[in-house]
Amino acid sequence: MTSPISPVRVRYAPSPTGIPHIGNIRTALFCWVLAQQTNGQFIVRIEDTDRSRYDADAEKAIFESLEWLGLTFDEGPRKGGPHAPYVQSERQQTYVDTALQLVKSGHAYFDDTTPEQLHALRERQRAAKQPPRYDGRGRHRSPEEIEESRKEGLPITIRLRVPDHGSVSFVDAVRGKITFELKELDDFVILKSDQMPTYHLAHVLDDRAMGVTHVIRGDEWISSTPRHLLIHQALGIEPPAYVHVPLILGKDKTKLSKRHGATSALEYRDQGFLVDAVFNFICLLGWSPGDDTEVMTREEIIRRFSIDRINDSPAIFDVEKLEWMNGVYIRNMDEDSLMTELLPFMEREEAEGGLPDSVARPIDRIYLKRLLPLVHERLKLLTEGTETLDCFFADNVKPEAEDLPGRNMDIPMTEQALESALKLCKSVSPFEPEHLEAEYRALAENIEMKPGQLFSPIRVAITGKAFAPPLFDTMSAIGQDRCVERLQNALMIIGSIETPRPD
RNA sequence: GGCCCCAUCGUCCAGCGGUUAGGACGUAGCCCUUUCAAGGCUAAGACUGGAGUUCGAUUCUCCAUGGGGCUACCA
Repeated sequence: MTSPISPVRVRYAPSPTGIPHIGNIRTALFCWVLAQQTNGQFIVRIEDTDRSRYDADAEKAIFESLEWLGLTFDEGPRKGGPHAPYVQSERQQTYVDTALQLVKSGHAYFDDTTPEQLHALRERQRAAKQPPRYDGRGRHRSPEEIEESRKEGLPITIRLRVPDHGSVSFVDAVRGKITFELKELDDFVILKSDQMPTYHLAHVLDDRAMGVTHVIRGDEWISSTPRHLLIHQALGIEPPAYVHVPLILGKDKTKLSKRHGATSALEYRDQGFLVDAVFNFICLLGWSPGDDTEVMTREEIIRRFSIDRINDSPAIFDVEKLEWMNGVYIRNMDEDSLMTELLPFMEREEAEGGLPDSVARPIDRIYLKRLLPLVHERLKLLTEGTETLDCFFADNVKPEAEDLPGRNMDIPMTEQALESALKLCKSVSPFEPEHLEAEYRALAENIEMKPGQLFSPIRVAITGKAFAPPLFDTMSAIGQDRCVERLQNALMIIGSIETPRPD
């Protein structure tokens, strides 16, 4: 338990330009947890100042991700709040006004350098092995010259006048003091020629206006933090606390991208991961409670979370461990909850990973409930419900001939096992697991086979696969008639390889 | 190239001057067992390198190396 801290106001400020990936969503999660812990507010703000890259689907995915993970927000789009609007494109006037004000106060200036000129400048610098950097030429443009350019329809931006000397530093909550030399910075754009602000200006203003106390964001923002500090200075305001969290990398240690497979939280949902497992797992990427506890409830995470236990170094996303954790969560679930989680996956269309379309929807809940104890502890993913249970629902099953013989069994032996099994299956009663087991064990002894040898072909015949839940529970659930049919069918299959037809 | 950040088993985390360097996933073996899981036990497996500081460095400092990020009128 960390010492009580005053309520934080934190925000998740995604840009609707792409589906939020795990790393991005983790910062949202940290924010949310901190807000819960301190009884503060979690704010969501859409940073859509780049109109050319706006993607409505991305915006949809942002809210869907938050909703799925249960990251409820106190203020934000669609929800409102005392500082609405929470969409930057709707706050444009503030940015323009402030940029103008900064020009007036001498902290910023108009620049009419065209993109082509900028490009040429960089080319020259590159050729001369100089670092590409804006050379501050706009500082020397007179108001008349700017006005002239404006009349000609040239694009005008506003740039912040960065001091040539000195340095700026800040204390990052996870990394400590970080210092930058001002001579490394050029005069950067704060208002674009389309009258929209850059990220730098917009987020500083909004965070200020919204009373944000802690800016929690990815590592990649460290380099531009001096710019943000400079804007605060120019405005004469105090910066918030900065918390730069390490990146999450893919298996190959590079920034997470599509080629790493699933990168968005939503994809994990669709793959059959439980939200609590994903929540738990993501929290542990870059944070730990300090002891060896790994499986924690949301409440426990909220209780134990603390900024100063956030890691310095980037983490690699390891799906295998997530799968393990998901299995832990599944095993900890009661059967009713498991059924609720499983049903949507099983009732999807066959092509989407559901049970065969021939199985009537809605599927028989009473029957499914009887089946769950057999597969419960075997599941790692919700999507596996279909493959482990389809043999219980399907009318028949089509085992591969080569799967039928068990270890150290030849064809005749397999055939003998199946024949005896079939005979017994027709007559045995009651068709209950304990009774079946007793009878079949006796059978094994009679025909001088090891139980495992006898059971193996039966299992494949009944379920169509070599791996399945305990055999006699399975047979009992499937029912005597279908078992008989399937054993007969298996006998036909094994018979067909024994006497291969010419050609 | 410049600037900034980072560096403990393959991976995720412990460690915050003195430890047989701990746990988890994964891997291997064994046990359990009608298969597969689950469970239990065991094993292999790490302090990037070099200088300092110190009685003593995984831990503090510096350098090197490696990785990452930024270097846009993108965020």
